[in-house]
Amino acid sequence: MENIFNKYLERTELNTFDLKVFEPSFVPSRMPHREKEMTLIADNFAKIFIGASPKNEIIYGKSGTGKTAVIKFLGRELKEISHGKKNVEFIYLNCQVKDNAYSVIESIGNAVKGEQIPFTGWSMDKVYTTARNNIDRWNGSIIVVLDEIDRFVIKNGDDLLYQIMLMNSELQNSSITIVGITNDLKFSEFLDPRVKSRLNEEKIVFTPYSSDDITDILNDRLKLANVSNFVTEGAVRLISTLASQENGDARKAIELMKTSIQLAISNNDNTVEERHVFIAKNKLEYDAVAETLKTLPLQTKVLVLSIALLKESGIAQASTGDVFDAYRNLASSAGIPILTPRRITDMLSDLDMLGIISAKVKSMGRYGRTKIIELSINSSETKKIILEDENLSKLKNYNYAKQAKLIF
DNA sequence: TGTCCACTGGAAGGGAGGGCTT
DNA sequence: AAGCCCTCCCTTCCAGTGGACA
Repeated sequence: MENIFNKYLERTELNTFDLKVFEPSFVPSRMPHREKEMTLIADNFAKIFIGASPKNEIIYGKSGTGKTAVIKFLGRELKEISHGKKNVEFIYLNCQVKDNAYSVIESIGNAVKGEQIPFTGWSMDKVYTTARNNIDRWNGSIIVVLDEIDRFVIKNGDDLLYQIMLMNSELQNSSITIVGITNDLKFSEFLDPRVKSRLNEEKIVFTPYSSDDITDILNDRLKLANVSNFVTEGAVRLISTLASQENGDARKAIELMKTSIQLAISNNDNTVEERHVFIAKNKLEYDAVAETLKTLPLQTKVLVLSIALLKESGIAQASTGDVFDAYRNLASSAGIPILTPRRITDMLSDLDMLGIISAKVKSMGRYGRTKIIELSINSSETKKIILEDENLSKLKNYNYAKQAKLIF
């Protein structure tokens, strides 16, 4: 039998492809249509070299407008040019990963040489003091990038920003600059006036890319990946159009390009055409939802499942009460503890944020006030993915129709 | 016009699970 | 080993509320 890998090896042109330039972590050295923003930020950072400290900065812009890529690029350049000449640290933190004050201060304190701070266990006081002493002894300039800073502030308040600024004012030999990245234009409204005035930040807005901008970006990457001849113009145009319809998100466009190329390769097709793009788009959308569902905590899975069940039994728009009843039934059938309605309310808000459901508060007058909950994704696929969880094996043979009748 | 329903969402706190210090 | 401290997940308690209905 023919070796399954033969078809790949026979296609010698594939060996010259370099698809890693489509990875989200890839930072290009050329950023089309972001030259102006890049210069603004670079001018600010450059103050380090004349012994001044850069201003704090908040960068606004929708997702996929190049905020993170620009800042990472500048960070790389900054470290490279100051290497061996000046102590400069560039710390990039994503607040979804570093989502509490402890881990942010710990990361900053450990970025420079000094006493190692453990990732948990110490009191906040001790973490703060150790970090401050480390940084001051090190004698240099730190730029801390807090990506998705709005999420952090919503979750924990703005105390962290205050603490970092306080630390900066206590430093004798070093300085800390905060660069916040957010896609929420109203972000600074969340801040305490005390924090806001002290932050005294410079605002930079990244506007969404146009369809033509995205075409340029894609063509740039295609050249880098050495696949320009493999991708048709029509496919590039289609991806650009789709992306500009979705707030000019270049990240999504690049991901869609990668998936389209991979699809054409595995189909053994000679070029990437529009049809590949459409299939790739569906695949990406499905994968994203599936991944989110799979990583939900068990209780939340049961909650989503109960909403899917309601939808399948004809209740596409359910009240919180309906959902709670359905959830209670499912949870007891699954043999897991039943949580309180208050906890369910919070979980519903989280699911709303994730885009899995939409929940709108509605008053029914005499009949109270509730949230109208609607599943935003396909119910049968949702069911399938959630039931893959081994902890819910008892629900595999669950009689949905019977249960639905019981509830109503 | 006031009532009252079915919630919403804030506040406080408990306890488990992680880890450190002494 | 005992004593802290942190976060996460959850409960308990409760004041607040938009609007249909009497």
